[in-house]
Amino acid sequence: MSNNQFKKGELYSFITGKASTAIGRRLQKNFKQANIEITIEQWSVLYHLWKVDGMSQQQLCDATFRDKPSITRLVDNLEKLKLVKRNASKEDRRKNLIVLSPVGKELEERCMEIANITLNEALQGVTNGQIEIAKEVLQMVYDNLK
Amino acid sequence: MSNNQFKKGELYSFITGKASTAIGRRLQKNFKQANIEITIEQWSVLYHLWKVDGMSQQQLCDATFRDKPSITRLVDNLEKLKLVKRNASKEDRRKNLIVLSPVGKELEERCMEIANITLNEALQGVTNGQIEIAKEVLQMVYDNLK
DNA sequence: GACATATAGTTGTTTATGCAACTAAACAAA
DNA sequence: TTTGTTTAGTTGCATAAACAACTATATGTC
Repeated sequence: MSNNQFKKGELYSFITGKASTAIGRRLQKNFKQANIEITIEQWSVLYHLWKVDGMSQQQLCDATFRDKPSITRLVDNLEKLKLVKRNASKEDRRKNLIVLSPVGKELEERCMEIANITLNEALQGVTNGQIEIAKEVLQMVYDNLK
Repeated sequence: MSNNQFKKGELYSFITGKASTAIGRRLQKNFKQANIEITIEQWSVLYHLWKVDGMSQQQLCDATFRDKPSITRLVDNLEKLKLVKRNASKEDRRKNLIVLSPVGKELEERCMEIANITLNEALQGVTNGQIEIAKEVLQMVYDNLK
């Protein structure tokens, strides 16, 4: 690959990721309009718990690509909102298993509907083929750097 | 476009933008290794000042896709680091013109070299054609939501 | 000129990230 | 069993983002 493939202006937009910031802001706004008072960061944790309830904090770190302090504090805030609860693991007393409350479980359907709507807004006019390639590139970038 | 084009797992990674986060972290790390003690957010402001010195804070907001309080505080921190200075505009006394200090100017060459190296690390194995399509998709997402 | 409105920037609050230093439990080896 | 190491999670600190409320200057209209 050539060293000169990027003009400076292109470099900037690729690094700063303004598209994902824009999606995040729109999703947040759409949650708010639906009277769902959670942040997109909290959503990204709940998202994984809706798939597999009772994950440990370390598993949430791996799933969400966050470090341990970030997850500690996101779980703190989700607990304050009564959406999850920390249960000490009986097999390994170092572990907290994070379980959804009934209210936390109920949020899934509405949140996922809004997330799908948001994504369709974001991807208007983009073809499936283009999306596939964009996803591949982003995955390769991630793999190159992790 | 179909409403069902995204399986949930794909939706998540597209929204959360882990690739741009990974590039940002790597750039930060590469700055640190080169003993350049600025954050990537500070870099993204300097980047525009290197192109056009003396921009107003509002112009920096538009260029970096940040709101006004964010720019106020980034400029505060850049001033603390003696990399820029706020100069009151003589034509319009509401405006601060942000000008680079000599030290701020000197940083450009080393920073841009590191940014280019980081981007080449990130894009190993990705073809120019794929990059073009990824950039188009990200631009369309941004335009759809702004 | 006086008043309403728009623009530029600041401050306060809450939430989140990155890093380093820390505690506690589990495990492994002697 | 004692010692050392790894793993899980927490806490402190600095930086940053989003949002709302605010001040001050500029501008448009009557």
